[in-house]
Amino acid sequence: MGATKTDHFTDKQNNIANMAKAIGHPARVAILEYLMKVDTCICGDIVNEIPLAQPTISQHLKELKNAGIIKGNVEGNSMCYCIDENTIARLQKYFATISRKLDRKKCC
Amino acid sequence: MGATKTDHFTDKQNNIANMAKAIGHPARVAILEYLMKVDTCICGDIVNEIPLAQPTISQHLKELKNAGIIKGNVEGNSMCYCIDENTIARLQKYFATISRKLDRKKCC
DNA sequence: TTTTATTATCGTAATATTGCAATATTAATT
DNA sequence: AATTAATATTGCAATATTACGATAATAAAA
Repeated sequence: MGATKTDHFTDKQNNIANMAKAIGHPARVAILEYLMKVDTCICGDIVNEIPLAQPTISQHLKELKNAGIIKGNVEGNSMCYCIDENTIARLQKYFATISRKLDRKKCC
Repeated sequence: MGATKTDHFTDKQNNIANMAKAIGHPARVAILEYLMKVDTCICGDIVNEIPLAQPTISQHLKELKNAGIIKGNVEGNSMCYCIDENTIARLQKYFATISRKLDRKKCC
């Protein structure tokens, strides 16, 4: 035990969970907000912005990328990361749909 | 090590992360979608709907409740859980804000 | 009051995540 | 080619999560 039983759930459910999980860490939220703040697609100065060691940040970036939250482009010897708008839009729509459906119901 | 360094981040960042983390598991997404589907606030038949043991589901419900995603009301000897619209609305707005800001930028 | 139904908690094993130092990799620069 | 700069990977220790059996707690029903 200890491992998530992903096979019991639909692909869509697993996908939503994966995206949410990636955002489910304050460092990754901070990365997301930094990428949103800077006007240009930013590279390694995320390390200077966030008080965690470089390997830790690299790992967080990897998880965000694996979940499709951000994209990464090689730019010379540095990396250019940026938010994937499509994924954010998908999450936004998901929660919008829930909100809409809840409006029609009386809750406890 | 191993513990998340929440003190390095803002309350808002930690809060967004906590909500996202709660949704970051397929069983909890399935619970959310079930609560959304049934017309009335549903109680213990979540256990019949989701292929996990009762204590596991109770634990997942607790996490969703702690993160403010769902609310729970005692209804006799059973529990009435339902989605907290405010929390969902907050998440929806968060992603909508990101989407809006990204629109004005050229990305990699 | 005993039984039954419903949900929560405890204890525990298996696995995953977080964080970092050390090191590797890669490409530009000298 | 050697150096430098930027990022990724490896290995590992600390901690957290997931899942469930056993059991407790609570309230309705018999």
